[in-house]
Amino acid sequence: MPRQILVTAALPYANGHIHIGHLVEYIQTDIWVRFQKLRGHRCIFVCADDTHGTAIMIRARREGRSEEAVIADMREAHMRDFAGFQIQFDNYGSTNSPDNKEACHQIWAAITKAGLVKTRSVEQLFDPVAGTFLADRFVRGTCPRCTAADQPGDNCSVCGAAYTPADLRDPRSILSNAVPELRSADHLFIELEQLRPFLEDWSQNGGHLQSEVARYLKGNFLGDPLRDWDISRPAPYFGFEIPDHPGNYWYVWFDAPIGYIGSTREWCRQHSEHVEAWWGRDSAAEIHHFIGKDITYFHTLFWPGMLHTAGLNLPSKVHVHGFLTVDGEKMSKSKGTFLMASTWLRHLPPGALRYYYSTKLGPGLDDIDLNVEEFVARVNTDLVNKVVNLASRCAGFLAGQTLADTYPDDGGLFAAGAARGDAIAAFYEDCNYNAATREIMALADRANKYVDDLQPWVIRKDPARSAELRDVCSVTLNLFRQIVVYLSPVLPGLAQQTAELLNQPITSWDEAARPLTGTLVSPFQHLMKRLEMKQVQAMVEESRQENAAEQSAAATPVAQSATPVGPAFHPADRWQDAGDALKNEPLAAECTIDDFTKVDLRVARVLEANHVEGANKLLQLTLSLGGGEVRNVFAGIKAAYKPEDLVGRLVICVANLKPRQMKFGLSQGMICASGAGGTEVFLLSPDTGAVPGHRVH
RNA sequence: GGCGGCGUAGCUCAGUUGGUUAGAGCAGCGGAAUCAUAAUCCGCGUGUCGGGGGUUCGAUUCCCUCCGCCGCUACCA
Repeated sequence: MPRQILVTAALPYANGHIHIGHLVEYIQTDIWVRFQKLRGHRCIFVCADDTHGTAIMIRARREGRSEEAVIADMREAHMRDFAGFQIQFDNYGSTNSPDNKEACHQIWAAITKAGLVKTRSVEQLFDPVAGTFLADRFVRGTCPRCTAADQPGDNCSVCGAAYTPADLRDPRSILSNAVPELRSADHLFIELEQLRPFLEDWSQNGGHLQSEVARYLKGNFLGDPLRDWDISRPAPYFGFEIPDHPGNYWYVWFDAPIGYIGSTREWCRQHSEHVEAWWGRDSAAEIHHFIGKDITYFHTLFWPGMLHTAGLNLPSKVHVHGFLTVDGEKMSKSKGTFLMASTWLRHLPPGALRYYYSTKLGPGLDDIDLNVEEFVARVNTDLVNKVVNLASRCAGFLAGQTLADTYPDDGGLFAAGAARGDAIAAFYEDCNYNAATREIMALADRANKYVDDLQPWVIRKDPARSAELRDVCSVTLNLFRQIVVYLSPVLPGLAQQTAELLNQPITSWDEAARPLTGTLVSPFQHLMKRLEMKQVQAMVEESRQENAAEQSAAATPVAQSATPVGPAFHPADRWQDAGDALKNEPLAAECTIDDFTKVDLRVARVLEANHVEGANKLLQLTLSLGGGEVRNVFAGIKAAYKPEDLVGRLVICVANLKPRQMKFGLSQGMICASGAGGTEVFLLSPDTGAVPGHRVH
């Protein structure tokens, strides 16, 4: 009995490009959808750009164009990136669409009618120049507790104090640099607490949520009265105006999930279907949302609450996944691991990432790690060495001929593989791709062993055994194809190439249980190239440079392009320091005190300084940390300092740096200096009183 | 501070509804093979299942506690 399944992935925000962290979700979801379709179910996959909110409004102002122009460009970029990674949506809409607006109106009417909406006055900082209320992150000022300057509006990054933007001393709007005013405005709230009985039941029963998620809600939200949800913003705001409250707009998180319905409506119009067949309360459709754990709250409390109140179909399951780390760390712009989808596609094939993610993804919300060395090894070993190798080993012997007319005796191998089909399908269904790929690779191992045992390369030498050769190759190619059927949700490209090789498309999961006979075998072409570490390194390097360029561009303050309004005098103006140095070398990513502590900086005295024979830039220094502890250091300061001027002076050195073998000898540290290099090098010195061995804190 | 999660072989992770010798892949070592994109096949793991305590005939699996790591949260979530 075919199921009717509506699948969604979270709507990417129109303020940024798709990166490999986003792709965890889109790949996970796309695989699930392709799997369902392959199984013969009726399944549609809808998504859309999330387009509303303050951030888009600000961006449009900064770029001096309309919000519509900003989101149109980004939508195009998103769709291009998704297509590049073989993410196949049935419809890709926008939350800023007539269909979505209509859906918002419909749900709003129901929520209002149910008596869930109330009005309350909210005090908030207002930017009189930009003419807009300011979300916390758009205000900066001096921390009221520790007086650190230029802190964000919600908490202090120096002392950790939490406060409201109104508590800041000397607050500034980052939009216009104006001094914000405290103003009040009426906001609309949804009284979620009224839905408590429903939410407790829905979230805890019926298996709609992973057990961790159900527990999380129970412990974090359902234990206390549910807070009212502020869902309106006063003008100006880029979004939909609330029909019965002119001058107020729905908060972006109100209309974003409704975008799932809006996108479905679009699809329905294009396919002459009724949206009620999917979202109506009596619909037989299952609804599956795939989201990241950061937006669990919206999808497991607000969203079902809204649907319930509006009398619509509820999610069958919300699949929550974890975040992506790269080499065990958060993706980092400065390290180049904050990889954009488009950057990836310039260097590496999409299938490699799809497959690697599959080997890491399980049904839980654990973060997954992209370890680049493992990535290269895994993809090469599994896909090239094992799977594709099967075709590569045998297709050549049979090119231009046909597969055996009846499937030969293979000792039960194909049947055994077919028998694993249900188990593999269950893993896919449960989003346990990691287990699915493991299972599939075991089939590839067995198939390779079959080839080793039967030795077609020996059989080929005897013309009398040509029928036997054809049988062995037919078996191997069928085992290969069976594996490809199982992998096809992950690797649609490989499925397509295999269809061309064996002249038979792969359209159904059941084909893994039916050996192919009698079809022509096309001349073999490589189905996949091995990855090289070089490619990954080049990609990371390009990404690092892109981000550095972007950051120095972004370092230009908003205030410069917005109307400059601010104090006539700023303390920094007294010295007239230009911003070039900072611009040329933007600030590195934030580090913790622990990171800083790892670097052991010490005061050292230069005992000796010498030219290095054959070196253009280096001086060789002998540093003393006191008490007879000396270090040999090569420093690139020859153009800026004469050796004789250095001897005797104090410098700051990195004393615990891993020694490095250089062309001219072993360098056991670095000395600290600022400047662009060349003749512009300025050594750091401690003030009078410091002695060699002092640690710099 | 609160809540949650994690800590299993060099690496990435399975697993155990408590029960005979705790698993896989990768890496490593030895051998075979040479059809195949330096790919394949066979053999090789004495790991305190983070430390300690408890419950039990028996715990890596349940409970408590400690250590370490991480995430979320700390009034517009």
